[in-house]
Amino acid sequence: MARRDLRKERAQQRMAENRKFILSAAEKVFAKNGYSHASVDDIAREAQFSKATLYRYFRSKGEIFTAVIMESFQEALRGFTRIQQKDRDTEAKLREIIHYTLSYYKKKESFARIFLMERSAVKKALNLDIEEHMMPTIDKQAIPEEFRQVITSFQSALTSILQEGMESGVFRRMDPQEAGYILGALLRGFHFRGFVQEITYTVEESTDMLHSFFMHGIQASGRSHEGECA
Amino acid sequence: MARRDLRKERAQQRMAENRKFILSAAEKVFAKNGYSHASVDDIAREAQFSKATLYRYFRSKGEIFTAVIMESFQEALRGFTRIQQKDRDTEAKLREIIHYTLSYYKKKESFARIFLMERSAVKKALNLDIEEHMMPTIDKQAIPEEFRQVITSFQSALTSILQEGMESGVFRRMDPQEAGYILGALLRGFHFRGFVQEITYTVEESTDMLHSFFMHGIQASGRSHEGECA
Amino acid sequence: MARRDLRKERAQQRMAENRKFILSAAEKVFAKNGYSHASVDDIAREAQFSKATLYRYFRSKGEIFTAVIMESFQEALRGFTRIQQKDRDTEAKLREIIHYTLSYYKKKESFARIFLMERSAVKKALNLDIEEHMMPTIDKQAIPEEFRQVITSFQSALTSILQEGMESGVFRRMDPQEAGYILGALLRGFHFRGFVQEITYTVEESTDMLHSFFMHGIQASGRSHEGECA
Amino acid sequence: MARRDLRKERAQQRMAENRKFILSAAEKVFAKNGYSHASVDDIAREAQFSKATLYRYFRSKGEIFTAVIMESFQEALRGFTRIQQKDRDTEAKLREIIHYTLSYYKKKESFARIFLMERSAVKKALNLDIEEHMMPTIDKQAIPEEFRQVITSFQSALTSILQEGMESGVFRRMDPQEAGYILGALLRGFHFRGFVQEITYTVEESTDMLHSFFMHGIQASGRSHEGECA
DNA sequence: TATGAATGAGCATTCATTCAT
DNA sequence: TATGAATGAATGCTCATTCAT
Repeated sequence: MARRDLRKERAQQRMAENRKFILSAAEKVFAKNGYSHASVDDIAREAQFSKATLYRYFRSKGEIFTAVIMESFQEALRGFTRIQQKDRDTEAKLREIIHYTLSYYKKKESFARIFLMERSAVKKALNLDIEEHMMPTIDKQAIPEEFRQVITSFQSALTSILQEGMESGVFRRMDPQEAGYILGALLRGFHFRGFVQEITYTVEESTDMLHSFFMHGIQASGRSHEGECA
Repeated sequence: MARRDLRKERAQQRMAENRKFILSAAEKVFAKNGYSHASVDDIAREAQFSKATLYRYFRSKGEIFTAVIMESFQEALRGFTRIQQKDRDTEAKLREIIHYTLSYYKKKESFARIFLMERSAVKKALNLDIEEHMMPTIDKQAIPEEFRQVITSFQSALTSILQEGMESGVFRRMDPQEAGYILGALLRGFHFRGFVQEITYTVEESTDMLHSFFMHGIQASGRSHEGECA
Repeated sequence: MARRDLRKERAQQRMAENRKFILSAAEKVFAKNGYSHASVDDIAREAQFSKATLYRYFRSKGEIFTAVIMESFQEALRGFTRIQQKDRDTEAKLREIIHYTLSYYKKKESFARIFLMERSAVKKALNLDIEEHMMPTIDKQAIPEEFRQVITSFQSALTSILQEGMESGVFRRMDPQEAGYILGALLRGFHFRGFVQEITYTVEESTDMLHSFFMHGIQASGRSHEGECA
Repeated sequence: MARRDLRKERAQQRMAENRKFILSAAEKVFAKNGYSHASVDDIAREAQFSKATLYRYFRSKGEIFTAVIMESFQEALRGFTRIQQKDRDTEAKLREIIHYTLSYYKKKESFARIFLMERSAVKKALNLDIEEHMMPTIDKQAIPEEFRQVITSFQSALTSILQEGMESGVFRRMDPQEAGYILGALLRGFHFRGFVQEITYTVEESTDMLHSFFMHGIQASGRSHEGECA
């Protein structure tokens, strides 16, 4: 029956919306308090749902967190891929990648920070491995693999741009993975400044600095690096 | 009375020792569990003191943490200064600084991570009511300011080496603060990889990569960078 | 130092008292609400301690329950043994055993009921076996064995009296274990009447009925049972 | 309109069926988990109905439980009456009653246990507000009274057999109610063993033991009991 | 001084029940 | 009628901190 279908559809639609809403509430709370200090109560309050309702949408606090991260990762990944596929010269793409990443970090601010940092708690939440915590009967399923995939996609997006540049002679020849690692480190390092740092650059400034610096470091010798002229 | 003084002195000595001992215990625990997941009970157990006793030496969990960090920072700062004052050529010093920092990060591993990251919890810990308290060996001054100082010292140590290099012509001329910032970012970024990262380099490898890369990026044009040859 | 010792002793004394007090509070609550419906909060309230304090004395709700039961069992066992060792004729001892058991059941009323009944929950609490519940990481230690011992002691106390009677010719010869089982069943059955039963006999009446009935059933044929005389 | 009636009838029929189905699902779940540990969700899942639907058929979890028990009791009662009305000698009937009861207990295992035992929870369930509700096939009368009736019927079935035996001289003369009470106790006691008991007899063995023992205890003196012969 | 004991506030999670469609 | 969604009230358990000795 069409009517039935429509109703169901609408219901599903609404659930999806609620889910999104809960996630965005959760993101706010996690961003503000970190993982361990964010209580499900807080999230529920922010989402204006009852705590019990959250548990209809997610099986645990950890799952909420996982979902928040995944959502955000995938968004970033989409951006990355979009840039990578553009029809522009490599250096411009590189610049865009840098700018995009820094903007993304800025947008997700403390949130990315949590992810990078509250190690044991997050690992536990993500079900990755165990270290010195108990974790008795948890299904070691699905999710971690998904994560690994996204991360890998990130890296390969980066690497492929760098490789492209090396092939076209814009970048000097070096292990592209190593180069990718260095670029990644620069990006991370630019954003995560510890909380006492007082110098602050805008995203634009940072992009310029980082890009210029990275270019000088990787520029092919033919294009004036290690200037063995005449 | 001299006898009285001696007794007092001995008592103070013992307190200072206990304090140190507690801090080293706390460092272990914080390193293993992160800030929020480390319980005062754990620390007390590790230090083989009663929980209540810890509260005689420190006013709160946050303060213990703060102290642990300060201790560690100062140690690092000493190392930095030592290197900076050595009588060697700038490039060697640079390399040493890089190596030292990466080693330090590695040694303090997750611990530095926490400090850099578990924002809300840590900030809360640091902004804690800091007034007078019984500890004789610690100046009753507000700690956060001290932190800022240490950080600043770090930066200026770095900057001064870079400046030295620029002046001696080893490095290309640029804003030394900017250069310091970039070096800092590289160092941070090299160490704090997300937890899904699979590539791992040893400290030696990292030092080489980082140093070489940084050099290529900053080398003075005369010394072959931006090869504007005759 | 004597002073130290005394202080310690007093402290231990007080802890033991508190423990007892908590247990008696717990017994009340368990008796009123059964195991699953008794909340640790209830017990804490009854004991006029904070919930957290209960957790200083016992590791879990289950452990509290276990302790309550053990305490009570051991008390009963002491009574049993006392009777068994009396220097009286077997029939009188039997009567006393019956009376004692019924009184004990009455005193521990609903409490024994819980123990006998709220199977899965209690089993879980006692750590016995698992049936269809999860129970992830629990140390399957100590306690169950202790229980088994007490139960066994009960049974052997009964059996030994019956055997004694058979040997002295007061009871007819039969498998003493079987006889013990039947007596046990009668005792249990007399007490656990379901909650709709309206007829109620006093302990004295019950003792008389049960004893007389059991005697008639077990009396040795020589002493007029199966009186095929002539 | 006849058509209307038919429709209504069919609807009622279907509701009655659903009701039965839900009850049998509930019985399974209660048997497995006990009363308090059985969740309405579990029952709904087992019955393949939505939780809300259950609440259209029953006003509460307690009412479901009540109904399950009633259903089961009435079934047992039918069995009892059937045996009682058979045209066989009293001793054979007695044996059958015993066997039937033990089998029934076994079949309803933990379920009967719950009913007999999980006091507070069950009592609460039974004293529940019982007023009018939509179920057409159940008399709107207070259920507890009904319970009492069923129990009474049980007892009178037993008593009447015993009385019959006394009159025919197979059993010794005694208060038939008392005798019934004792038999009941034996039956209950035989089935509801504490959970630590290790000896287990089959239904057949139990029947033999119990019957033989009960007979020896109640047999009329003429038929060799209390054999004070000439 | 050192500590064992005590606790208030909190936390993740569950569940019987209601409600809107 | 049937149901998916929503929730208030609990529940077992933990932990930073205080207090009495």
